Amino acid sequence: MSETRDKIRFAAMRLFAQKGYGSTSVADILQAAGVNAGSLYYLYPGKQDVLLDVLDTYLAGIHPMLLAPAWAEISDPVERVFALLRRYRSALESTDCTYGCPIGSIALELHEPDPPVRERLAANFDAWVAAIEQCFVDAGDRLPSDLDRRALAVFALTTMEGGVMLSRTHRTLDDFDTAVAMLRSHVDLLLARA
Amino acid sequence: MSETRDKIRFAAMRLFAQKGYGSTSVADILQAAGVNAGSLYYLYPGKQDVLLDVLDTYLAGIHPMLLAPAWAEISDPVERVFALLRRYRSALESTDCTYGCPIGSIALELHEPDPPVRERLAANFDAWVAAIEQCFVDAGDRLPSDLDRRALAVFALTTMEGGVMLSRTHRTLDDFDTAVAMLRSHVDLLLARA
DNA sequence: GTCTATAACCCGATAGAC
DNA sequence: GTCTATCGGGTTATAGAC
Repeated sequence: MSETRDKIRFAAMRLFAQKGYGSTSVADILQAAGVNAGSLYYLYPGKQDVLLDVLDTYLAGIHPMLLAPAWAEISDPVERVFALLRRYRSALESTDCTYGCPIGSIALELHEPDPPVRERLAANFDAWVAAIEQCFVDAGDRLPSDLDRRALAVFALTTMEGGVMLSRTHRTLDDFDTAVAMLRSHVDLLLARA
Repeated sequence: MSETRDKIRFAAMRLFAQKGYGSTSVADILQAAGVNAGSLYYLYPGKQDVLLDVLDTYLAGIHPMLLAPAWAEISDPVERVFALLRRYRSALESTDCTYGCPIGSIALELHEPDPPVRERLAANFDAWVAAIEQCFVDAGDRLPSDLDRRALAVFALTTMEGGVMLSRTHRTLDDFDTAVAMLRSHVDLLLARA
């Protein structure tokens, strides 16, 4: 029965996003999942393996859970980029600028080498960048032909992550909105130049 | 004698930047500073107060320790922005992409309300943005007159912080360089448009 | 597979002599 | 102001019955 595994996974997902990995104790996960310690340690070697499972779940869910809802009613590839950024804005807004991007939070929390965790964080970032790169590729000749689409996608990610960081610190959406507006004006300049 | 206080402060500054606040124990600080527990708790109410002292030190040092060295041989205001970003690149480069911006690291580590800490993180970001805003103001009519100088400064900060996050995760300078190159091309477009 | 109880450890902080 | 020893509590993880 992997129902228990699901309960642990989703409880951990929520807690890591809310309080971070380090500040979440195994006891917190057990309580939130309504599961006992024996069950968790029967299913996972340890706490870090729960994190690995969570990161794998984010990666597997990036298309069905993140991109598909964000893009349901938007077909213009350039607008899809900003529709995705709006999802992060909504997350910030509905949590008083507390919750931003769960991957980014964990990425800066990591300080030890910790290769298996870093590898999965990188895979999540890579998948995000690849999806946005595809949007800019789909924009075709509306963008300058010599523009590096992947570089612009990386720029969109740094804008989002940096904006989340500042908005969480200031507890206002202002910085996030400012950063996205600047990205928008950059894209507009590129569209005009093509 | 505040020599002990200095030893603690600088040991903590280095450790928080290397391993983060949560992963640094008081014992780590004591060992690195060559100081005993009694002395630390005589000088500080607790561990968090050491962090507040460190953040105040960063804020006080932003001009003499960060901006002045970065700008010693550069007078062009726009080039000063990129000279500052180069400092962060050097920090990443000389630490195998482990150490980036200490303020940003702690900012995303914070998950509890923790008002006194957040307040100081915000003050550090604000001072950084104000200094860069001044560069763009000093650029005068080389930039479009209707350009929001502060917004562009926020954008520079999100670019740096986002770039540091990705470079630390991938353990390569590539993402940082890409993000800065995109910012550069945005600024170039603005300069051409003015 | 799930439960309870607990081991083994590290943490921040304190006490009290000097 | 500085030292050593230690307290009390929370941590991850395990043992062993069911």
